[in-house]
Amino acid sequence: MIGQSLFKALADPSRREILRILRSGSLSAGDIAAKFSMTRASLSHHFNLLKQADLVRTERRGQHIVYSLNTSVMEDAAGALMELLNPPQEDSADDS
Amino acid sequence: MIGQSLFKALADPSRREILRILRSGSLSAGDIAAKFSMTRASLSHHFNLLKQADLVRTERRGQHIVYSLNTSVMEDAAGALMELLNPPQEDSADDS
DNA sequence: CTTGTATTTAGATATTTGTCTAAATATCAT
DNA sequence: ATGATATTTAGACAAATATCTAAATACAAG
Repeated sequence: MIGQSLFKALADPSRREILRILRSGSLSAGDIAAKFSMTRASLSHHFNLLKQADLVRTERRGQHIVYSLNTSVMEDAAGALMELLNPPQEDSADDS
Repeated sequence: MIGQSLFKALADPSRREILRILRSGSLSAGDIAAKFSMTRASLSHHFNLLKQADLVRTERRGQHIVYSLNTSVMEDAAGALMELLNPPQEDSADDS
């Protein structure tokens, strides 16, 4: 279900950057953090919002937690935008 | 250029509702306001953000100001999301 | 020019958000 | 169990945001 959390998650530049980074493949929280200047705590906050939107999934591997892109939800998101584009459903009576 | 203002504009439910309404055709600020419970001043604030993101355009008609959807920018937005999906393309993506 | 209608701008305020530091939790290696 | 590393949670705070009321601007019609 495409919801508010999806659009909220996409609204922040840092979170979009995380998504971009994850396109290249799954990465641990630490590896992602190495590419940012903010604290790991702040990053963790962003991870939470991305998870809430179901844009990323996590898997624990030893002491690391690996983040990966949930591509199907990304597709849904693009689809949701496309839907905003389409002309409204007209009530087609099919009368001819 | 797809920018932060675009994602910010899409982050608010009222603004997405405005976009949805405008799919059916251009409407004056007042006509749009009639479909919301918030004040016209608040709506005007949302109009500003949508204009800033270039998602809507305006035309004055007498005492009315008519808003219409800028479909090409909507297409760009959907494209930007799609791009987040694509395999890691060459490293020269500026921030969006 | 004055009055009425449509819309925006200005200023105020409560809520949300992004960030930080410090503390907590989880796992691994001795 | 102890200590080290990885990550998250809790609490605080400044900045951004959505909303409101009141005032300003723009146009049309007498």
